[in-house]
Amino acid sequence: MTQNYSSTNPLVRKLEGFARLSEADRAVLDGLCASTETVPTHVDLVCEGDVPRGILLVLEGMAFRYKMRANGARQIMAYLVPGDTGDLDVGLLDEMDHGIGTFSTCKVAWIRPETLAGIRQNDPEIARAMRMSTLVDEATLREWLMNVGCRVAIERLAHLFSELLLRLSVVGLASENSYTLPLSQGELADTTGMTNVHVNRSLMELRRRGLIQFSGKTLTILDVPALKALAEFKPNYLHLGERRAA
Amino acid sequence: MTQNYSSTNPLVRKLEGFARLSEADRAVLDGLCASTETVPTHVDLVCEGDVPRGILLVLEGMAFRYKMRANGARQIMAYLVPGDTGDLDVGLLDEMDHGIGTFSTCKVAWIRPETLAGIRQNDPEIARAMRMSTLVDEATLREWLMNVGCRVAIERLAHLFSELLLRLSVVGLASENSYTLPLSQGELADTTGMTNVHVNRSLMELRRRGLIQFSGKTLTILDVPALKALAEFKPNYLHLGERRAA
DNA sequence: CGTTGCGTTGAGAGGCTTCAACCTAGGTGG
DNA sequence: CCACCTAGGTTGAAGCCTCTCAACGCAACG
Repeated sequence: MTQNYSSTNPLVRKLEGFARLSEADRAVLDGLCASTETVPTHVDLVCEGDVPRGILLVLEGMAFRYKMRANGARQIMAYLVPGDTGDLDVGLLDEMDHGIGTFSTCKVAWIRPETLAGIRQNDPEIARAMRMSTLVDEATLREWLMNVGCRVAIERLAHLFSELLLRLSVVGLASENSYTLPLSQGELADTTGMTNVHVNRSLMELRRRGLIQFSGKTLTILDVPALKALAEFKPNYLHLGERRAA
Repeated sequence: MTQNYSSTNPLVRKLEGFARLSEADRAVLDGLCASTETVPTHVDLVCEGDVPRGILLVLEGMAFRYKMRANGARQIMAYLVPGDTGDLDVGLLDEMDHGIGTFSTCKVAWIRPETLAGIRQNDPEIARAMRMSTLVDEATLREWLMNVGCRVAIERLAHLFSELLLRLSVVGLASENSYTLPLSQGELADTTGMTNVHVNRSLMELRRRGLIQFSGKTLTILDVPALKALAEFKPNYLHLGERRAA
C-alpha cells in the first residue's frame, strides 16, 4: 500500500517520495550518511552567529531550529526529523541567523557543500527531490506561521501533532496513530507561541476530549480524524502526492 | 556610500547585493523583466490549488502570500516588494499550497521555468545571488514566525516597519526614514496575527510615542533607532552584508 | 536523601478580542 | 452639486483567552 521501499535510510525514504530514484541514486544518498556523529540531548548543533560548517542531515532523533530574544524567550521555528536537512545552500552565508538544537539524542551527518554541489549537478533526480524537499520545508514554515497567527491554543497543538504524524509516517517512524515525541511541555510552548502552563492545560483538554494520550515520550492519537478536524488540518502543503492521502 | 549601482531594475538592485554581477548578467536580468503585466489592487495573482503558471517576479507595487482558514481568517505570510520573486522551483509542484494577492497595483513578470533553469545553469553568479535571495526569504519567514510567536502587538508592528525600511531601501524605494506602505489596518492585522481593532490601537500608541507617522499610504518613522529598539530588530537575517549596516 | 527538572493546579491580572457604534473620505449616480 | 454608499479608521465596553506568579507533587539521579 505504501510507495516507500524498505530502505532503512530516512533520507532515501523521504526523497524517493519526491522522485524516481534508481539503485545508484540510493547508493549516493547512503554515501551521504556514511560518516555520522551522535549528539546528546539538549545540545546546540549550530549557534546563531556561527560560520556554517556544512549541511546538517538528521538520521535519528529530533532537532529544532530556534531563535532567542534578549529577554530569554525562545521561538522554535522548525522540527528536524530523520531525513530532514538544514538549508542546502547554507554555505553561502557568512553567518547563521538562527540556531539548531537537539530535543533528544541524535545521529547526524555533516555534508560538505562541495559534495552536495557535485551530487546536485550530476544527479538530476536527487537534485529534483531535494528541491521539492526544500519547497516543502518552506511550506511547512508558512503553515507554522498560520498556526501561531490564526489558531487558538488547543488547535495549534492539534495541528502540530497531526503534521508530525504524517511527516514521521513518511520515514517509517510512526504507526497508524502514534509516535515518539521527545519534547517537554515547555518545548511545545516555545514551538506554539504559548506558555508551558497553558500548554499543560491545553494538553489536558485534548486528553479530556479523548483525542490524545501523551505519557512518557509517546504520543498516541486516539481519534485521528477528530484531531485533524479540530486543527483544520489540510496536508496539501506537505506535497506528499499519492503517499498516505491522510 | 551605497553599493548599488544606479540600475532602475529592482531585481538587479537586489541581486547585485548578493553577488558581483557583470554587465552581461544585468542584461540577462533585464531580459527577465521585458514582458510585464499590470495587475490591479486586491486581485489574486495565484490562488491556493492552482497549477503553478511560472515564477512570479514583482517589479512595482506590493503583493503578499497568504492562506485562509475555513472561518474566513486570513494569515499573510510574506510581503513581495519590487525585486522579490515567488519560489524559483514552484514549477515542481502539482498545485499551489497558498495564494498570492496584490496590496496595490502591481507590475509583474512571469518567468518560464525553462528560462530560469537555463539562466541558473549558464550564469553562476546570478544563480548564486538567487540562492542567497531564497535563503533570505526563508530567514524572513522565520523572523515573522518569531514576530507572531514571541512579541506583543506594538513590537510586532515596530518590527515589521523596521524590516520594510531596510528591504525597501535596498531596491531604492525608501528614504532614510519613510516609504509607501499601501496597506489597510486590516491587512496589517492579518499579517501580525491580531485584529484590526487592536492594530488601530497599537498604531495610535506608536504615534503617541512619537515613533511613526502613518497617514494616507505613507509611513514615516520619526525615530528610527527607537523603533528598532522597541522591536529588538536585528537585521542579520536579511544578510545585507556591508549594505546599510542599519 | 536532597536536588533538579518537569508536570500539575490555583488565583489573579492583563493583553487582546468581540461587538457595536460612529466618523470621515472618496466614489457614484441622480 | 449634493445625496447616497461604501470602505476603512476610530472609539467604547465587556469578556475571554492566555499569561504571570506561585505552590506543590513526583520521578530520576547522584
